Amino acid sequence: MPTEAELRREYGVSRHTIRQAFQDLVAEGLVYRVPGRGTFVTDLSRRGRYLRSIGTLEELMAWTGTEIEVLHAPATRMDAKAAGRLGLPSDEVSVLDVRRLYEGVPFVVTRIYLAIEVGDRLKDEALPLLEGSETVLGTLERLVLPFPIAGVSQDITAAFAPPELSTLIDCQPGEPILYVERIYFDTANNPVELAISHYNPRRYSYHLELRRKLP
Amino acid sequence: MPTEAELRREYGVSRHTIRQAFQDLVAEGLVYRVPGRGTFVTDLSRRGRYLRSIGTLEELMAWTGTEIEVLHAPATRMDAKAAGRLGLPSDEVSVLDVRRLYEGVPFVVTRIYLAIEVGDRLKDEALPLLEGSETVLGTLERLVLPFPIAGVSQDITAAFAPPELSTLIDCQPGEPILYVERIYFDTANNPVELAISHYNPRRYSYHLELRRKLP
DNA sequence: AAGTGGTCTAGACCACCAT
DNA sequence: TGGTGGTCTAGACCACTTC
Repeated sequence: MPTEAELRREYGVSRHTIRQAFQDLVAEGLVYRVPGRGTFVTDLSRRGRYLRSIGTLEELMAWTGTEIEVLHAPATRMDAKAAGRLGLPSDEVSVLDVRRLYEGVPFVVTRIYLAIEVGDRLKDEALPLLEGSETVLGTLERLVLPFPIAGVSQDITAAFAPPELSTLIDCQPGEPILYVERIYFDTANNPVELAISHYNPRRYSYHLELRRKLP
Repeated sequence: MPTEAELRREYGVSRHTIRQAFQDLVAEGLVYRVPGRGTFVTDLSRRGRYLRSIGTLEELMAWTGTEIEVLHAPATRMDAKAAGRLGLPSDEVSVLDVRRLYEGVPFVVTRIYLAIEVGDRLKDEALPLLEGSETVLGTLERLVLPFPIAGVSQDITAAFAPPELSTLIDCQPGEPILYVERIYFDTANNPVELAISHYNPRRYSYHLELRRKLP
C-alpha cells in the first residue's frame, strides 16, 4: 500500500491524520503494518468463508443475508431473573420470540427480554419493520432507544436441545445445541436487551476473529 | 478520572501521549469517555463473574489462574487436513495434547497442531517451561517464533462429547460439549498454531465482551 | 544511506456539556 | 462561559529494513 509520506503528499493532510486512518484499517483487520517495511493488505482468501464473523459489535448487529421471523410479538410477563439482569425495578419484562433463517432455513431461535416501555413501543411502532433482514436491536436503536448501543456481554456454551424449541430449528430433543446469552448496553452503561439464543450447530457455528489492538 | 489537562500538568507529557494511553484503556474496556463530560472507569460489578472473559487476543493468551498439563509431548504425525490449514508443504505436522485445570479440576482438553520445526523446538527447548500457568502459544512466542502473534480466527460450536475425550474432562459420552477451533496468525499473516478444544460446559462457558471501537 | 512505520512535543479549532 | 474530549497541522527523533 502507499506509504504515509506518499498519502500525505497526495491528499495534503498531516501525517497524524494518515496514521489515524491506517489505525482504523488495522483495527478492522483489513491491513497490517511492519516497521521499516510498509503497509500491506490482509490476505482476503481467509475471509468470507463463513456465514458470518463477529469480532466487532457492528458485525454482531448486522445480520446481512438472513431473514428474521417474529414467532411471538412482545408481551408482558413476570420473570424475576430476566428483570434483574436488565436492572428493572419490578419483575415485569416484555418478551418476544424470533427465529432467524438463512436461505429460508431456520438455524436459531431467540427469546428477547426488554423493559416494558421499550417492548410496548417496539410492538406499537416498529413491529412491521422487523420482518426482513433487520435485527431487533438495530430497529430499537433507530426508532426507540434514547442512547446508542455501546457494547455487549456474551456467554456461549453447549446444552441439550430443549424439546419445545428443537423442532423450531430442526433438531432432535437431546441433541447438542449452541446456547448463547447476550446483554447489550448503551453508552450510558445501562442494560437494554437480554437475548437468549439456541443455535442448530449443524447449520451455524459462531465464528470470531480477534486481532491485536495496535500495529 | 483525571482530565487530559490534569494528567498533562502532572506528568509533563504532551496531550497526544495522554490520549494514546486513554485509547489503550478504552480498547481494553477499562474506561469509557464522553465528549464534554469526561472519562469514567467501567462498572466493575459486571466483571470478574466468569472464569475468564476474552474480548481481546491478549485475554485469550493469558489464562491466569489456571494450570496446564501436557498429556502428550509433541510428536510427528500425518494429517493432511491440519497441515493444509497450517499452510504446510507436506502432510506432516507436530501434534501435542494438553489439558487445562482450574483449582485442580480439568475443564478442557486441547489438541495442538504445529509445523514440524516449531513442534521440535518446543519439545527440545521449552517443554519443561510449559507446566504451570503458561499457554503453549505464549511459550512459543517468547522462545521459538520469529514473529509475534497478531490475530486468531475462532470457530465455536456444540457437539457430542467424544468417548475417548469425555473422561479427561469428566463428561459422559454423548453429553453436549463446547467445541472450539482456533488458528493463530503472526504479524506476517502466516498461520502458526491450530488448536482444537473440547470444553466441559458445566465447568466453563465462553464469555466474550465486545465494544464499539472508538468512544 | 534512504525510506519505513513508531513515538513524541506543541499548538490549534471544534462540538458538546456543564454551570 | 469555561471545561471536556475529538480532530487536525507541523515538526522532531528513533529503531528498523532495504538497497
